Amino acid sequence: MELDKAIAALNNPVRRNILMWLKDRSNFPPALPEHGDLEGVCVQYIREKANLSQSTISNYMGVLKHAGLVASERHGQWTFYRRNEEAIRTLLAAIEEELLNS
Amino acid sequence: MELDKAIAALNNPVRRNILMWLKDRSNFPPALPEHGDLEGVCVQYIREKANLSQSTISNYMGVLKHAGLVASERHGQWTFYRRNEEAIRTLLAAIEEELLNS
DNA sequence: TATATAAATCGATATATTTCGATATATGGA
DNA sequence: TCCATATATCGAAATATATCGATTTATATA
Repeated sequence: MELDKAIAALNNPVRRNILMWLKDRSNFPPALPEHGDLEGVCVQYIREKANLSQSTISNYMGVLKHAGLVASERHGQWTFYRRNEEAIRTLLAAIEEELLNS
Repeated sequence: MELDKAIAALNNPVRRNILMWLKDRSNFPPALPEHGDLEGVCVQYIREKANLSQSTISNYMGVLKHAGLVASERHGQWTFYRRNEEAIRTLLAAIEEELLNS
């Protein structure tokens, strides 16, 4: 957990929104039938919700992924992104530790 | 509490260090006798600890102050900065809420 | 194999941030 | 009042970030 990179990833309202949206699959259109059993949301759906270009969203997902805050899984042409809950909790704990303790 | 501004303020390792240092007055040289009863640390001491220019530190303290994370009090030629513990706790709660809940 | 679609990468421009030195503004003291 | 010191502000250069459209890459399918 590189705090620096994670905080930088959070330092953008759209990326924070994406993390929030990903808490609940129902923020996005229903999964295709053949993807029903997969976790995560494809870039296209995130793009539509954020209303930014495909390249921007791909970039943002890369930033979130390099920060460890999301994980991705490729299935066919699609990349499905989902929150990394453990990393998010670890980050919160680290920020709290740094800001409050010792 | 403007989350955006507060996260931006945290998105710099020196500013985060300053917030950490300010947790404990003993991270800085002792206060002058005539300042013994004042809370906070003057810009000069913070500057020495951070080893950056005076203008940079003055700027950083302004960023932290506009984000609400520190408060300042002028006494004579000196401005004493101290943590705003309540605002820091509020910020942590807001980040946690945004990242984890609902 | 040719084509369509999803996602990633590239290159560019506009804007923001970091950091500095120089200057301006308080304030306190000789 | 004049000077020294603490801080704030200004203007600039270097670097980083946001965001785009175009291109490339991977995959699926006709």
